[in-house]
Amino acid sequence: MGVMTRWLDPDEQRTWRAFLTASRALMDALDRELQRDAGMPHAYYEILVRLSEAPDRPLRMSELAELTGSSRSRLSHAAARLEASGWIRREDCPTDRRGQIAVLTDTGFATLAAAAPGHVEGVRRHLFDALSPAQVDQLRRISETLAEHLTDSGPN
Amino acid sequence: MGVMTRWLDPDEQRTWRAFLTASRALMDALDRELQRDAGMPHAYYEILVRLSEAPDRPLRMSELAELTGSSRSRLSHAAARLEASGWIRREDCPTDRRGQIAVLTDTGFATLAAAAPGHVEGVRRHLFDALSPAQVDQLRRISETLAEHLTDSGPN
DNA sequence: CCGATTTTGTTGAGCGTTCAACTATCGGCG
DNA sequence: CGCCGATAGTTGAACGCTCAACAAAATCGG
Repeated sequence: MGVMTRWLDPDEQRTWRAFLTASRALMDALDRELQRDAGMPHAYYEILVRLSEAPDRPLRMSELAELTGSSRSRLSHAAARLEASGWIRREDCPTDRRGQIAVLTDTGFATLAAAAPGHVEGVRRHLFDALSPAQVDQLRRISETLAEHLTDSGPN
Repeated sequence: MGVMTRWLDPDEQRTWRAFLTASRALMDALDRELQRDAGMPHAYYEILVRLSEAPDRPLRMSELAELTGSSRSRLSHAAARLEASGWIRREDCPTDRRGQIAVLTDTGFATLAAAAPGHVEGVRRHLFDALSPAQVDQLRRISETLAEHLTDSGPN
């Protein structure tokens, strides 16, 4: 306390607000499209994607939570709902009796396959189409830097 | 239909995932900090900020919704809660009997003033400290481009 | 080997957002 | 004027997320 706050200068203000506006609008748009076309929020789509990418090696709940950047609680609730929809299955982990393993069902895979083209199209339209190749590269570097920075001094 | 999906190439994949991870982590961190330190989500903080910036000219609900990038419904619910907390007041608009005007209360202003330094510090720590000045500039341009692009073909 | 600690995953309550439906008012056009 | 479509804002239900509390199993330390 007593330490003077270093307020944002006008440029930083502008950057911060633009980032807020853009990322919120982007996420909202994708979420809305995915909800409309596939009946699931973006977070659930991501879970299915991760599961589809590890078809042989089944994923532990924790691992899946880490991959999707969600809390255990969030994933647990999500898994319950995804299981109720018949898109995933949960099995006991053979090597750790506390563990649960998530598996994509055939129905889940089919649903994902049906949703993917439209979603990718959305990402392209809303993000990549608007940026120059150089900007895409810049965005990648910035995002990777931020992600690293945030996971270091991260969730606390 | 019948049109081949243009999937993301590996670079785009990487960019998209990094962006997802970073922006989610950033928002989650700021939201958590603001909830902990000021007892409000980031969305509500933004509403108070916008109100504090128009101390004389009171803001219509719609205008406020536009400024904060939220739906009318969202703002309406938020306003109800902010009013219950005693941070804002809603008054009838003199020129349009459908309209409502949102006003920041003294308590609301005090709460905002108390929350601001910590929040700004968070934005600095999590975002600006991690990036070079050049990257901040790039991020501004990218975000402004995206924001414009999204609000054009936008909410549909 | 046993107790303490940590890790894994789930649960329920509370909250914020979405979506669709609804009321009330405004603005324009015949 | 009187009607009709647009606009402003609210409401309630459904849903997803957060947080804290919890149960069960693994791991650590003596």
